[in-house]
Amino acid sequence: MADPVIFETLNEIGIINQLASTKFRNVLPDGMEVSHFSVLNHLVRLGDDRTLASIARAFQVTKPSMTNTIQRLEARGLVQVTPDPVDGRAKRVFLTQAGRMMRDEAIARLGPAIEELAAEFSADDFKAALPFLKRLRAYLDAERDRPGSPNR
Amino acid sequence: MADPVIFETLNEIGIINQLASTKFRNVLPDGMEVSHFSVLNHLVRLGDDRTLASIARAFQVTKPSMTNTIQRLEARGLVQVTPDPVDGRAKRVFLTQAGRMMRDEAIARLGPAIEELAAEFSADDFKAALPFLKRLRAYLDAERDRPGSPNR
DNA sequence: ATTATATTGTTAAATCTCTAACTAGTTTGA
DNA sequence: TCAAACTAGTTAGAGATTTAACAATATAAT
Repeated sequence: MADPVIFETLNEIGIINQLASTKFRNVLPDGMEVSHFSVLNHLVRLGDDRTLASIARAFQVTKPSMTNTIQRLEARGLVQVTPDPVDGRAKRVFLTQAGRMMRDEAIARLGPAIEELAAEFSADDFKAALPFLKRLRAYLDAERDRPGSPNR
Repeated sequence: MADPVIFETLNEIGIINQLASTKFRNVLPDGMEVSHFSVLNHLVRLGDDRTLASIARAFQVTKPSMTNTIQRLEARGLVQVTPDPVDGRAKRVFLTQAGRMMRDEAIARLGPAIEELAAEFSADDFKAALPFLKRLRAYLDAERDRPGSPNR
């Protein structure tokens, strides 16, 4: 009999993700998705002028998925996409001023929910949990590149 | 500035969920989804003869979502749905023999992947992580029932 | 009893993510 | 140099999940 602890852990993780995403999205501006915010935040923190594929890799989603996300962000004027001057296949993704503002607004709106969380859990609780989660993530990520790894 | 540890943790959880789900699904029989397996497993472990709404609550998904899942399972002959004899609104969900077999087969197929995980991580690693995850899940779950809680 | 409120389950529309398949450039290597 | 193999990005199709809105039944309250 396989360890039920593993199932249980993955199950909890799945539900947490579901609940947190829903809660998150309900707080975000307009029809903004968690994935949209994540990309904006990523570009602010690590710098923009990145290719779609590199962003997809960073979030470990498929390229078609990131194509979708970027197209939505572009349609809202939150990012700007230009051809890569060096690599004819690639595109470069830049933040617009509106994109930066939207990211700031999203963070401001997230504030209260984070406060509540911080009131209920200490930063140490999260810090204590992180190493295991990172290790698990890294393992699954490495695993992924083994068999018929598809369209990334 | 809000604790980035919180963001980081939720981010890791999101990616783990994504990678684990995809890996999971690739191993499951046919076009079986993780959510389908979860419901079958739930019914085997806790007993069938349950209403759709109660199953939806157990997994913390919306009713329409569970309607979809149950309809797919029923279309494959893995569960059987009958009207509730007492409550005219409700339906009762039962496992079929095929459903039980499918659940067993899924678990068998999951085996190797779980083995690998168990080789890389000890059961104690998971046991150590669980309390925090459960607490977090419970908190988010309780939070959910506060504002404009919709269609559950 | 009757009315108001809550619960069960479904349909519809929107969006996400995935896999499969394809186009177009780039690198590698014989 | 040139073909093979790889990488960037898109399109198309399928299924999941959410919110909104409803129909039908049950429960509570007056």
